[in-house]
Amino acid sequence: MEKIQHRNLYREVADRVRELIEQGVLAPGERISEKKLCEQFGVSRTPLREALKVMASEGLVEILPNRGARVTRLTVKKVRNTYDVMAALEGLSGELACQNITDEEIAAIQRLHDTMLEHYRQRELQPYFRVNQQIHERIIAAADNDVLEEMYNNLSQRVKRVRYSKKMTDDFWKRAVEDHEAMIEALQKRDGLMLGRILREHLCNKLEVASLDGMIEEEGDDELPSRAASS
Amino acid sequence: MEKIQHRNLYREVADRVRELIEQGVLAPGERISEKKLCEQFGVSRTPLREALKVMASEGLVEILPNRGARVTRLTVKKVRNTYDVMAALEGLSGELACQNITDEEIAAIQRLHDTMLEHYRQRELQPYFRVNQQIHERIIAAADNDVLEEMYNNLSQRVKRVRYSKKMTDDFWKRAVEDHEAMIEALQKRDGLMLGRILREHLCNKLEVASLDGMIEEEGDDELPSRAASS
DNA sequence: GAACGGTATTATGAATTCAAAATCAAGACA
DNA sequence: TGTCTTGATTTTGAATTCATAATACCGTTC
Repeated sequence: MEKIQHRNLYREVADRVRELIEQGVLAPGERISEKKLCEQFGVSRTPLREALKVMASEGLVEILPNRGARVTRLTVKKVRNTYDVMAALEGLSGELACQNITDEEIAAIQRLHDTMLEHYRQRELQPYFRVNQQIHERIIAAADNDVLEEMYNNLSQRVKRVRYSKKMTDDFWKRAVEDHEAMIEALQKRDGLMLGRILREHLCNKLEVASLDGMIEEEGDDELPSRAASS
Repeated sequence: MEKIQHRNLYREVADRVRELIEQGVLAPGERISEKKLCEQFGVSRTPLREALKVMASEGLVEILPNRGARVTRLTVKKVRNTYDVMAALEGLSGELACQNITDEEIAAIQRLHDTMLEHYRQRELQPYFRVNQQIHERIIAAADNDVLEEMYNNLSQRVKRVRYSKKMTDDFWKRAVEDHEAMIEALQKRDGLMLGRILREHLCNKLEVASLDGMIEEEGDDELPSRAASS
């Protein structure tokens, strides 16, 4: 059955702006022109402004009084803080998942795991990441905690812009896969504490791989320090 | 120095609506009349509607397409889920705080602790809760993680409406104070794992004292199932 | 008396309008 | 040449307006 959901316009607009930010069309620190986006989306300023305010509460944009909205600039510290919290949430999801998960759900995750292993063997980075992400989402879903899921999705959205560097060496990759093997094992044993611990440390690994090199170290209140490469 | 901050109107409005919800002036499940609130605040519908949309993303209200906003109704499950996540966040704050906290900050918390003990001895419930809350806030602040603090504040706001039952017996209270004694000890030893564990379980106790009895068990999509006791 | 239908009223969603602040662009001046 | 005014233009913030969906009211029918 199709979900004929009359979502409010501001939600649609917010989704599209999120996409633009995620794809880097709207660069970090860039001032968001309401006029331009309205024309692009074919809507008036009202729903766009509502969307921007919601996104400000989500941490994706910042609103400067009388000076409009700009895309939040990621800093090393912000990303680190976000990953720390995400790790704690993933840890909780592991504990809860082991309490609630069904055999069928474990089997489904097992299948995803096998698919992921295949991508690993073929060294297909993008498909690997995609399936990897799905596994984590399944575990979060199995935790059966809406609030947890909501918080995790929010944080996940914020750091989606972080691109992973070429430092994804065989060594890191191998270790990540080993973590996943251990996760499956903990899941099958329904060992919540174990799964929690693995998930916490697993995500920490991801941070090490993230390319924070190019990212600015600390907050800058100034205008447009780096005009970035736009060609 | 006074912070002469020209905050946007929608933020002011949101704060005031949050107060109304927290104080129960706007009851759970109650439909929010834009007109009435606008007149009350002396603003147009634009900033109010922006505020409501932000609050929807904060989980305080729900927006039904073409049917306006209503105050989110707390359910037993929602509260439990929220507490679980808060516990995880508090646990993380304990670990991080032990890494970062200074002797001065510990001393300040120690002083708050002593004040709290005095309120405990005098059986002054409200002052006790207030200082108690301050201690937790100090630990969160000491963790030096903006994202953590933001998430925690958000969740905290959602369950502020939960009232504590008369089950706050001497026994529970004594146990809570003992937890706090242990916290101080862990802080001084800078034993992050220990402090984390205490904080997690501490919150579980709080959940037991929460008066969830009167609260509806599951979500109801209908109009106004329980008109609640208003006399 | 209860259920159904149709109209009037009200409330919401989104576009438009208007006032005020910020930005931009010249031109004056050191 | 570079900095500071001053006025024009643009952009933002918030009120207002307009179209549409939901609700309330009321008469009809069974």
